[in-house]
Amino acid sequence: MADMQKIPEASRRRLALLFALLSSYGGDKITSIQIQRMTGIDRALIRKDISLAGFKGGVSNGYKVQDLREAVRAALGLPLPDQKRFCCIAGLGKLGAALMQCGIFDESPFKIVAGFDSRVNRTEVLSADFPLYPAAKMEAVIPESKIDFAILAVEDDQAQLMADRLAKSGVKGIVNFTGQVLEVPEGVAVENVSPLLALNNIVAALQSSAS
Amino acid sequence: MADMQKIPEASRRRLALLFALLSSYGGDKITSIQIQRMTGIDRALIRKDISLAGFKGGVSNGYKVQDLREAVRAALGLPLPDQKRFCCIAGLGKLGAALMQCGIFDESPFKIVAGFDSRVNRTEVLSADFPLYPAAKMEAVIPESKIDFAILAVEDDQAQLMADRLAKSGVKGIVNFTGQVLEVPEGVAVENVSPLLALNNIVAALQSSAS
DNA sequence: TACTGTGAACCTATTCACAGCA
DNA sequence: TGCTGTGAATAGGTTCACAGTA
Repeated sequence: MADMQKIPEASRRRLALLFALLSSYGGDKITSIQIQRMTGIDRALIRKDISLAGFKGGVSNGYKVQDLREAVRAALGLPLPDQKRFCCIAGLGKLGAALMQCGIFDESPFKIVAGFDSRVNRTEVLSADFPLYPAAKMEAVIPESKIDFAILAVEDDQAQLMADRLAKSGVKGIVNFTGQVLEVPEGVAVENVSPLLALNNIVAALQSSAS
Repeated sequence: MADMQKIPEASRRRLALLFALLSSYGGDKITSIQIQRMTGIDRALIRKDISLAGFKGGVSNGYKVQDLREAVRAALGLPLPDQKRFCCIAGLGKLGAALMQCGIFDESPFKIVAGFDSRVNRTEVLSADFPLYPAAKMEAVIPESKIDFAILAVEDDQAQLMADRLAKSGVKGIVNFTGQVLEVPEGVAVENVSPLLALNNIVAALQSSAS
């Protein structure tokens, strides 16, 4: 946190991808050429990113995977596995319920500690290994449980309202599964993972490469 | 398709977001300042993007929402609602099953027409309003059903294998819900929507804005 | 030899600033 | 007046090319 230079946005996103890649990479060493093959990112740019992350440990035959992974983690300010960051799920419909049950953050520092839904019967019918609350309790539970992040999986027409309440309750980041574009206060980050937006991005990308 | 200039990647992504915003916007007119408020994107940049999309219909008191939306759609090469594009879901675990049941592409040109899982009991136990197949049928069903896009929701350790088979079967775009970074052939686009990657991106973004 | 690390060149994207217009 | 549209200025990102190294 202290040594952090400003890593530009574009580099940050590539480094986060690299971190994911390294986390599941089954080898001891890796070169920029191998990373290029796996990610499609130019190898010179990969080396620049790694250099931006402050890692100088590459030797002439590649990077040591564990060292590189740790350097990237530190440069991005990602928590260690034992520095738990608490999350909640807002919206326990089909998608929200599935996300809460399918162990999406297993083996990561993120931990889901609460679920919310405005329909009381959802919170009563479902079960999880963390408590489920009616949405009315959000403003109380979120600060109390030190929840910093939320997964938003409500219906589109409730999305902005819920985002407002999450932000007001102190949530600092929202993973947005809805199709709604969220307006949030400064200091709150949104990452859009709507499948429809993703597909539209894919279609647009394919069009423009097919000239 | 014919008139398409190369819209740069960054602009394309913002325009796709703008398209989503306009699709649910409940007004007749909109200005670049309002769009800035809702998306956080600088208003001058929004006007540049719109201009890049080839739309010159703005009058002194804003853009007509329907016209702008249609222009953005056309510029990105997105299909009209009646030009259906066929998709499949690969992986019918909790998440895949939820995605298939929760009407994620309702009111969009995308239509899910098949589901695949390597576990026969998943394809037999679940039901949907489209057929479910054992993964062994992928190579036959995908070309036959003219499937262009896939939602990948298998376990991480099967992700690369399934991506290979999807690409070999002719799929041109993959919405990747797994934590695995996918290596795909040229001409295949991947959009990563892993919740863990999304959260890591959020944490990294928050760090670097808190200097 | 096969890689990393990096300055310099190049290219792309963003912001500024203002003319034009309803 | 309050907006759009856009050339010019600036900032930022990417690629090149090569010295340095195990």
